[in-house]
Amino acid sequence: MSLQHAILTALLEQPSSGLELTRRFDRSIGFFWSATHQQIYRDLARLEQSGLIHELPLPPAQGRRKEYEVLPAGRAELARWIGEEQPPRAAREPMALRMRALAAVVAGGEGDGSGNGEGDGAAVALAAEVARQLELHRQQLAEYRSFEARDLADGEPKELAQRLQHQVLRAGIGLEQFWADWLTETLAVIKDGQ
Amino acid sequence: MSLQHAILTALLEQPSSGLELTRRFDRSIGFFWSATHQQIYRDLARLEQSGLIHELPLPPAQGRRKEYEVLPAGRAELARWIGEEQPPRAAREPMALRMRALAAVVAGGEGDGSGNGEGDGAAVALAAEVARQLELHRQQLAEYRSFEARDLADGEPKELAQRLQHQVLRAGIGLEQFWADWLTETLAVIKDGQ
DNA sequence: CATGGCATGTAATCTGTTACATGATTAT
DNA sequence: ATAATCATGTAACAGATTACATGCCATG
Repeated sequence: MSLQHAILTALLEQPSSGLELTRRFDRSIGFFWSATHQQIYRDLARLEQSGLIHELPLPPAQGRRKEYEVLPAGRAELARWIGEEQPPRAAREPMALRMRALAAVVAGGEGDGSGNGEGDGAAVALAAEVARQLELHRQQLAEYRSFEARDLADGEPKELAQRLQHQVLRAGIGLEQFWADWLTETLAVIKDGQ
Repeated sequence: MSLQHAILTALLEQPSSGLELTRRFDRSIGFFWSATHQQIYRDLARLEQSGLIHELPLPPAQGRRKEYEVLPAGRAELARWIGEEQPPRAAREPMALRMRALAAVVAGGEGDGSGNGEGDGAAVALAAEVARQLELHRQQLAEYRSFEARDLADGEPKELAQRLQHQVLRAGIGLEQFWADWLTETLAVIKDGQ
């Protein structure tokens, strides 16, 4: 049920068309909740059916473009959802899983004393992939830090809304920093074993 | 395609039945890749069909229980997958999304000078939910730390497999520590706005 | 008037979730 | 005997992904 709430949030920040939402889900909103244009169009239709948003009248010169705005009922639903109890989320950490898989492969392949071809090959390939991911997280961290510098340019935020948004950004910075650190350690562990 | 690789990893560590796998996915493996018993039985059947695992012969006294073991082809597939390139994962951070939603609701609801009923109510409810999540992350952090203490009881790990597993545990510890810190800050930001 | 990009969608498939079904073993 | 639990599944549905389809409009 959460993509619809992500869309309500985005539309509350700024009324938009489906394609504009898609672009915003590739940038800011998408840093915490990604979605494709197919998902977005489907859920826009559902939100309109439920009476939570409505289409804004536009000059017909703009082709098929449809711009949506949040209705009071949509705003109320979003407010209700914000404080709803969250089930503990299903864990999905692909890199941790790969590391554990590598541990299982190197642990079980020592029967013949001739080394471990599968384990060695997997370790080399994983080291390359870890390095690639590390670079991606460093870039994302740099982008978040530049957002923070821009936001803090005119002093500490006073408004609650700004302080909340800054706290969201701090989550992004902290997570990217954590992964950059962990992947650096991880690279050392894998290379040390070669 | 990843649940099958998680199952291969679990079976490589220890041949098991579907129900035993389900229990392990509620504990250790599940910390990084969760799954229900329905998914596990379905993918066990697929893995057997693909010739990556096979059923071990068991005395018929054990009812319908079926124990599986990884075949060489399964081991090779797992080794191949370990170093495969990973698409950047779809972001899903429900708490960050809720914070951004709260920011949007409080920012837009100041038209009448009479406060902001929806925003205030949402903030109170979210503060309670943040506190609840904080407690869960603290508990998980304590559990991970006890695992680490137990693993380090007999000295620094020498084997590569053990060092890789320890590095996986460090990911869990680091993430839980990060979330505990961030949620603590977040609680202060929300309460400060009331 | 044809081409490319903008914008909105449909269809097929796969994965994940929830609810339910069924047989076998163990404990009382 | 019967109830609880172990163990393996089926069915229906919701959500996400990938590939494809269609209409509009500006430009050359």
